[in-house]
Amino acid sequence: MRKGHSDLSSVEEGSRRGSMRESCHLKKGPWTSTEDAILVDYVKKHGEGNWNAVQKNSGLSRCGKSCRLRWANHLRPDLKKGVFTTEEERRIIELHAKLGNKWARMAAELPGRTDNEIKNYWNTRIKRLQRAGLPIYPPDLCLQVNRSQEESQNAASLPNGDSYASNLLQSDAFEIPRVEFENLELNQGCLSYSPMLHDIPANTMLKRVGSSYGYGLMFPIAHPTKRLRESVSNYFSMPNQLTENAYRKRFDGPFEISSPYDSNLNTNDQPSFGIPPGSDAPLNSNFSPSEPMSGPIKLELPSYQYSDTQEDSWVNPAYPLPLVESVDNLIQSPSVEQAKSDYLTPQNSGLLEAVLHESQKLKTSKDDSCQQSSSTSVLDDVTNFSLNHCEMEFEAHCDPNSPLAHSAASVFSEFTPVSGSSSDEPQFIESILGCNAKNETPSQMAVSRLDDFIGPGQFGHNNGCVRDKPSVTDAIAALLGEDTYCGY
DNA sequence: AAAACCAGCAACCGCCTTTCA
DNA sequence: TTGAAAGGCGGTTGCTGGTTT
Repeated sequence: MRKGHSDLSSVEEGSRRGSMRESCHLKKGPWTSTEDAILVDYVKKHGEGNWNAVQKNSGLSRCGKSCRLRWANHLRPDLKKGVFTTEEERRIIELHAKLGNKWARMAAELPGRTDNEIKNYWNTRIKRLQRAGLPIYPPDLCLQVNRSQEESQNAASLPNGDSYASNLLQSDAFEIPRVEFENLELNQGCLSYSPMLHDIPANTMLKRVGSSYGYGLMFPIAHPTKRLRESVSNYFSMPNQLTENAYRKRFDGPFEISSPYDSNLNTNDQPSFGIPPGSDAPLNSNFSPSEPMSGPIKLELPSYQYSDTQEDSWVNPAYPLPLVESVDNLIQSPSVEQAKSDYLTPQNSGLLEAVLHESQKLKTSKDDSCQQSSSTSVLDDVTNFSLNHCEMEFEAHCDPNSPLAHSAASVFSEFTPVSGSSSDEPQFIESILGCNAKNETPSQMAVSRLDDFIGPGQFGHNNGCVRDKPSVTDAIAALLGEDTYCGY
């Protein structure tokens, strides 16, 4: 333990951060060793609990809550001090996958550790991983969760839902309301590995767009100007002891393989990205409770969120799709409309979905006047759909009231050359968009990459259908640096 | 050497639940 | 039954000290 606040000897120092509450004269701020001694003595005599009586009976000028916290987090004799062991870290990761931010329950599983300790550890870890552009959970755990989820689903007739958790972790079963994680982003898992995005064939991308599979296209950014103090390999002091390279290598394959459309589909044994279907935890979702996404930012091109109604399809498509799908198949397939309805169902109550749903409603009313004829190709339909969503997401990003605006701000802060002088930036953008930043404007780059994904000419300039949606191009351009848009 | 950045940590805040009179 | 008090919990803030630029 570093120099503790309790080492402070004077009341003045102790109250440096806090201030005496004028009304009741209860001290705040760091505890002094004297106060600690008083509290320990009191608990020895009277036992834990009734914390408000401490002040009355011992003369300690601390509120009951503060006493309880101090005792629980620092003075309890059974506390285990020091850094977390590898086993403890592994356990925390497992428990978080299982419980989410239930620090107290996690602490109950880790003797000698406090919820505050675990919470601090986790939040620090999250920040590191975000910066590194790595998923929150190691692939081993994702795989475990996947498998356990399958087993859980297969054993749906069991009287309670704990089989999943117990199978996963071979530990005590908890009942975790599924709703706990329903609003979490689902596509973060792709974040770290999107350098491979440009390797995804355009037709595959198109098929993905036309499906309800939740492939969020996101770009990992470990900000080039930000350093990582520790080796990334330290973040996963799991039994596998994956180094960063090993970790990425391990993921590189599955990223492509795990596409339900790829020919070498081999789903069951591959770690999946993002959240395993129906997982109770935000696996690899990149959230931070205390700060906007600062490391990896998300730049979502047409992104279909994972649908509650198609959990199985995330990793294990219940209905195997043709490995090579022709446009004709797409025409006959209801997948596009199905995807729309699935995606936009209000039952998808996630925040992003909710925003997009509202946006889609507005969009629908706007587009009534320019309905495409029935002869519109499915390709156009798919493209429109994807672009609509791109546009919708961008609109949401530009809405200062939108929660997505926050990440948009991150996008701008990361991408725009406002900061100006970093020589890393062109190279950085280049690495992300896979093109020469020196020769293309950001909007050109974006369109270029979208052409790669959707198909040449489908996006942007030549396609009449898309020309009806010039705002998408504008939006992307603005998103990537034209600072006249949305006030940037 | 100084400034900036960052990780780690302790503690507070506010909300919610539980307990009890 | 109800309202106040106590306790529990998760989120957040702010400080310290180490590291990097």
